[in-house]
Amino acid sequence: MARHSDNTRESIIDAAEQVVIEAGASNLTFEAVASKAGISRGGLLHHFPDKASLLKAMLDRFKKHIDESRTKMKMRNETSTGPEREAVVYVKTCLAEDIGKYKYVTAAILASGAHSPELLDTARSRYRQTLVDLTRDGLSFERAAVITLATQGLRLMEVLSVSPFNDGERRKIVKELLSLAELIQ
Amino acid sequence: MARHSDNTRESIIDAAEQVVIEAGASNLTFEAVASKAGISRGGLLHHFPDKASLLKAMLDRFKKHIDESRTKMKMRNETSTGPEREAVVYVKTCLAEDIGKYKYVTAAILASGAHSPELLDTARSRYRQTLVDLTRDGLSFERAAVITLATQGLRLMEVLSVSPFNDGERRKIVKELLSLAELIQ
DNA sequence: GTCTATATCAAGATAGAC
DNA sequence: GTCTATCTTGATATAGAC
Repeated sequence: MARHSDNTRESIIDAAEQVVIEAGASNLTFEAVASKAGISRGGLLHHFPDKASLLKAMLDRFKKHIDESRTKMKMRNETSTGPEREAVVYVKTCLAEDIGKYKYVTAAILASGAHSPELLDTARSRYRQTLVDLTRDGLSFERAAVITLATQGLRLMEVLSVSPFNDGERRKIVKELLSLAELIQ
Repeated sequence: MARHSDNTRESIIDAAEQVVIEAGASNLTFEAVASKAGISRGGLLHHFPDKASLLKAMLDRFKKHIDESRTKMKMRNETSTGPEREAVVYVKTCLAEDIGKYKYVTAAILASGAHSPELLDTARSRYRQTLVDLTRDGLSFERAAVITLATQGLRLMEVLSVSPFNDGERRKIVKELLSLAELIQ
């Protein structure tokens, strides 16, 4: 169903993610992306006429991935017996160990946040919606806020490469957040 | 006791903070800082030969401010009756409402993190030390981690302008974190 | 210690050929 | 839809006069 141009678009986004992973968010340039994608700058600019449009495409694909992960996780859990809270799904999808490359996408968005602040507006409203979902699911505002803040805190620290935690400590933290999510206070 | 050159240095750092506050981290350029400080680029470069040295000076002054705030707060609390935990001091100093301009210093450091990754090493080790201090003070690792992660999460979201909380909600959150800090689990 | 002038470089973006 | 070539801008950094 995908037209050829869609494939090119996707492969450009793949290349952009690769650049950020390998060279860092500050090296996400048209030159680097075009080179990685095997096309010229001119060809790249036909698909993404400016940098904001490329960043937006990267962010959109990231959001799509997260939303699909949540949908899948909720569907799996509808057949299980235990209560599966919104907060559990939230923590699990945000801190999934296979989130890999998307970590760097976030870094790229943040690094250019000053140039394209409208991209951050989306993040803010999605976060607000998360709080609504969690409190509607039975958590107090304070509990929901602490869980989501700690989750985003760990995610941001990892994105910014300032997390001091090793794998074992990280697992302990995720476990603690999940137990906070499962207990109705 | 301060030589004249020290005063110039300080006034340049003042100017750099002002630039970030007024124009954003991505506009922290030599041109803008020199202009704000009322000197030429050449004069500025005599004191800070490259951008990393300016960023380091900004970060050092921020760390000094935080350390002094904590020392003062601990001294005040030595005469009070209630237990004053490390974690309480940590939350209060990190989320103090008068942290004002230093919020933007953090944004500047993060925005140029890719250019000067060694600045982030300092942040990571300071964070690690905080965890040691908190657990030595009686908190479990999990509790200490959740408190510091939520604290840094809120701080980072505010620095990156993606926090969705209003003042009242923020106060509720700080209160919740302080109560988590005061209870030994 | 501060200045002007300039070198250097890389980025985003445009124009037009194929 | 992809290419080459070029424009413009803005940033770091250097050199040397005052």
